[in-house]
Amino acid sequence: MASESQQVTSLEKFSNFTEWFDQLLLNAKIADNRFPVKGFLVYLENGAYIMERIRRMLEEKLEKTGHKLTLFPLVTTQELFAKEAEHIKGFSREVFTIEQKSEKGAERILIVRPTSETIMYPMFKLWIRSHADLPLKVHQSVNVYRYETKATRPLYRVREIPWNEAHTAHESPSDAERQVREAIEIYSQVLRELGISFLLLKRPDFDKFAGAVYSIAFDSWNPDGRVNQVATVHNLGRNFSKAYDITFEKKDGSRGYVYQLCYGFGYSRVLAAIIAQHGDDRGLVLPPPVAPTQVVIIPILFKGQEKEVMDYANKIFNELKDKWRTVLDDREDVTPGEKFYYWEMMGVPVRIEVGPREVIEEKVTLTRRDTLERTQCNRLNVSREVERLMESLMQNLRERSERMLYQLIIDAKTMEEASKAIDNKCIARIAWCGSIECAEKIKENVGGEIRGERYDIAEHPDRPCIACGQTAKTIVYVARAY
RNA sequence: GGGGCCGUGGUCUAGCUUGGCUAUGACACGCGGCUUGGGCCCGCGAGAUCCUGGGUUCAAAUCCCAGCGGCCCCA
Repeated sequence: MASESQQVTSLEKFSNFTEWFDQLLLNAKIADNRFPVKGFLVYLENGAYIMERIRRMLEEKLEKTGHKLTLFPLVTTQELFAKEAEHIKGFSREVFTIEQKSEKGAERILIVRPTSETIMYPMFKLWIRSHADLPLKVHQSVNVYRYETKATRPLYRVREIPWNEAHTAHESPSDAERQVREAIEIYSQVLRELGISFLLLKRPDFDKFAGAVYSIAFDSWNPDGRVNQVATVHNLGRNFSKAYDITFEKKDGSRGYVYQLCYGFGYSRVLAAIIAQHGDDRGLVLPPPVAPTQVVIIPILFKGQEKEVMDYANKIFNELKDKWRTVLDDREDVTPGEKFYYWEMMGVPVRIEVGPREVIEEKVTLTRRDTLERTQCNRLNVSREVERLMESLMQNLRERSERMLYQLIIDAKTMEEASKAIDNKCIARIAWCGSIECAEKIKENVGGEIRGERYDIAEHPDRPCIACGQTAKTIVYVARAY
């Protein structure tokens, strides 16, 4: 019997995250981790579909703000790769290489991109001649490759990384600053439309991108307490333009190096965040904009009344199919109950049941995936009701996720408190003097890393550094990370 | 970078300690029937390089070594 009072729980994902997540990947057709090369993943129909939807959402916003779509090569040379000193230091140990042999036996090594600065910027040097060529804003959605030395995890930490990277060049530091804010706004909007909540953090100097002046990161929360860096925005200053000699003629006739930014948005990690933040013990809970199936119609068939019910279900299907990605599950050998569980696993936002009762009453029964709340509405209102449910569900996902984020943040005044917070799978907020010594002490004693200070709001320390007791410079967030 | 645990049909698993029979069961899958308001039931069927390679042995899923892959902990 259907019980209206059943609870939607997500105990499993909090108590046993890895197992919950890994099973869901395969069961909900997100990804298959059985491909025999470590860190390389097969994306299944739902995973690939969702990432594709995310890609379109992001690219639409990038293109509206003047980013031009480009596609750059997969490889760079050792010489180009080595031009910026900090950059090569940061990436040299985790690049894949290709040995290339000419017919005459000459050999050279090509570097497979771990990110595309060293591939794009030699071209920027050719393209940029005067201030009229600026700002230059390009983007591409491609895979990059990093030979991770740490343990890999599906979607979170892979060696083949699907992402979008944008690269821009500007006349002045203030133009570059303005671009930082635009990039943050674009990424924030996409994440908001997916209901993902995150901390916007300025990374401490020791953890910034190799070659950047500073780095801003989007850390989304995860049920196991490890934050998930879904996107980053780096202000590169003139570090790369000097290394790659990217100069332009200014309005006054003098020459100068351009100011640059690069920013990246990790599709597989955003997919992971959707699964991890919204999912529950029954499976996926998908935000409508990315759900492969948005509405599923389950006909309840009884012997002798199949035709009436199927005709009715088809009528509903035809009313919805142009507006929503709708599936009429007319499999005859599967019971309705089994279909309910199946489509809940797949995260379909709205389910519609129609049986003999609905036919007689000219009604439909609707169930929303996030709360499993059941309602009925008149057949003629079904389109409007579905719309209303989608909006309400999306809003609930967003609010519920944000509530969880703030629930996970624990103000810690001592190392013990911070350590306890990390042990409890939370994020500690602490005061820090800014020294590397204290950062290391914190990492060692607390069990989490300093992820940075808030970039979106100013937080002033009202207490001394948690490690040394001296005057604190900033409030920072400490967490374990992927 | 260091340490620990693990690998058996698609999935989960028994068997491994103490080497020996046709490698166990459930789920999923295919066919037929029955059923359908929350994972129904019955019958039949197919599906295995016991991760890979080497070693020990009359005999290896089982013991030893190496590799690959997965999970966890520490730096």
